[in-house]
Amino acid sequence: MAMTRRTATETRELIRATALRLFAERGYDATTMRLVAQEAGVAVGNAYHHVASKDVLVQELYLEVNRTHVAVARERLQPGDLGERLRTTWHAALDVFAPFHRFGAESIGAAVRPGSPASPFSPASAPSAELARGLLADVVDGATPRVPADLRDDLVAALWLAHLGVTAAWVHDPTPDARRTRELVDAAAPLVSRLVRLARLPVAHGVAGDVLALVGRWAPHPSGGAA
Amino acid sequence: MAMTRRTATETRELIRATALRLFAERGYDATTMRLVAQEAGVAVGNAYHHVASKDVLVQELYLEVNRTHVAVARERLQPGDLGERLRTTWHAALDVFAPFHRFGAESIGAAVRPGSPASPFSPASAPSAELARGLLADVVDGATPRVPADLRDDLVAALWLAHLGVTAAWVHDPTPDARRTRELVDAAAPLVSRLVRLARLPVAHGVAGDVLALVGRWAPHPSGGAA
DNA sequence: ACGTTCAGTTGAACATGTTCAACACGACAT
DNA sequence: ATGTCGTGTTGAACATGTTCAACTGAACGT
Repeated sequence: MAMTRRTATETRELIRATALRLFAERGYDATTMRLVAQEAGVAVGNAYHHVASKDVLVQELYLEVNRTHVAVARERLQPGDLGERLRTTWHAALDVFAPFHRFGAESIGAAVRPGSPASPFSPASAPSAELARGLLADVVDGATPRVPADLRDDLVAALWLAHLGVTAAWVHDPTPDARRTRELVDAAAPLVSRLVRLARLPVAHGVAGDVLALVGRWAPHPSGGAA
Repeated sequence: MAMTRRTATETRELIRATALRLFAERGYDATTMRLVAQEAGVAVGNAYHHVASKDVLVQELYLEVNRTHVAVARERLQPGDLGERLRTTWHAALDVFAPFHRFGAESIGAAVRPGSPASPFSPASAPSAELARGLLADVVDGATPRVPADLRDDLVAALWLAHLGVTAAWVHDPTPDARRTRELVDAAAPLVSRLVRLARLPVAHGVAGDVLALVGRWAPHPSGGAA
């Protein structure tokens, strides 16, 4: 009697929300597509009609986590030393990632396969990557000591790679509360600051520029910067 | 009448060889465990009795490829500049990897999942990693300019990470003959040389040591070095 | 001879990501 | 009313990695 049909967007959102909830509750492996469909009250085939693959749902989760990270980091960031700002940013990431550690360990595998939409370099994860790069650009721009203008873009690209590195370390980190990774961040962040300072000296500026240019050619640049 | 049974090692080797052949012929996805079993003339269950999982077979392939790489690189290496030696080493890697590009793109996904034995950091791939680190240690030790002794171990660890980076770039590189990755290598190798030279200056030695120490704490060291 | 043992072997069965041909039903023209 | 159309939906079917209980046969003690 009542209309049983839904609009495509509604169903898709229903599936997405269900999947994200289940991911958080039970991890990647235990979140079966059949379970997602059942919990969402749709047929398996229907889920696949609206969502291309399980990878896409992972992707949606990454995006949501990234959004939260950016929000939390922006709230905590204070003007000042670049190293300190990086430290804040990365600790914020670890705080936001925390509930998904089990998930990360289980699913990151799918996230690095080149064809897959979950690879950080793939076009499908461009939104997530762009979010992170935008945040890092702000971190750099609002920091003292001032970063040499000619290095700025490439530095942001390099920091994004470093961010991926921190994430990778976190995934492999079995210590409680990611203590090891936090130590890494605490040691690495001030080092970045020192390296930037070093890059202003004439002896080092050339090499620094070349290193960053190389990295920049291989990692995507932030497109917009801050709003 | 004749004995149909085989020793465990024989069967295992048969399965291993068949799998490696099929991997090279048809890539990762097309090499089904059922196909491996069939081509090896055993039952599926038997294959699993001798080989824990498909990942393990991938691992065996990695090991074989690594062995070849080390051999080829050792043959080509000439005494001289560190950058040039790195260039030789990495180009050798790309040459050896070449036939498996399709394979790499298909299977690397499984190679980065932390639990999986295929992760470069996992104990299961320690032999492969050790092989590569040993080679890089030789590259460093036989190079001029002489690398400061206190940096040597950590530098090798860092170069191993760089080697993983080169591999990752190669996996994602769609250009013919991995041209893009070769450009990366051609640019990165001399930079390493310059950085090492820079690290001898008093202004930079401190930071360089700290950076390498940080990397060294996070990447495994070579255990033995050259024979 | 006969039973026991045990390494090696078998194939069916299971779980899961994914595909597909068919179905349901509201809207809309006639 | 009736037929047509298209979006949303269904569940069975498929491929594949993996598991498991049962089987085989050679070796060996008695």
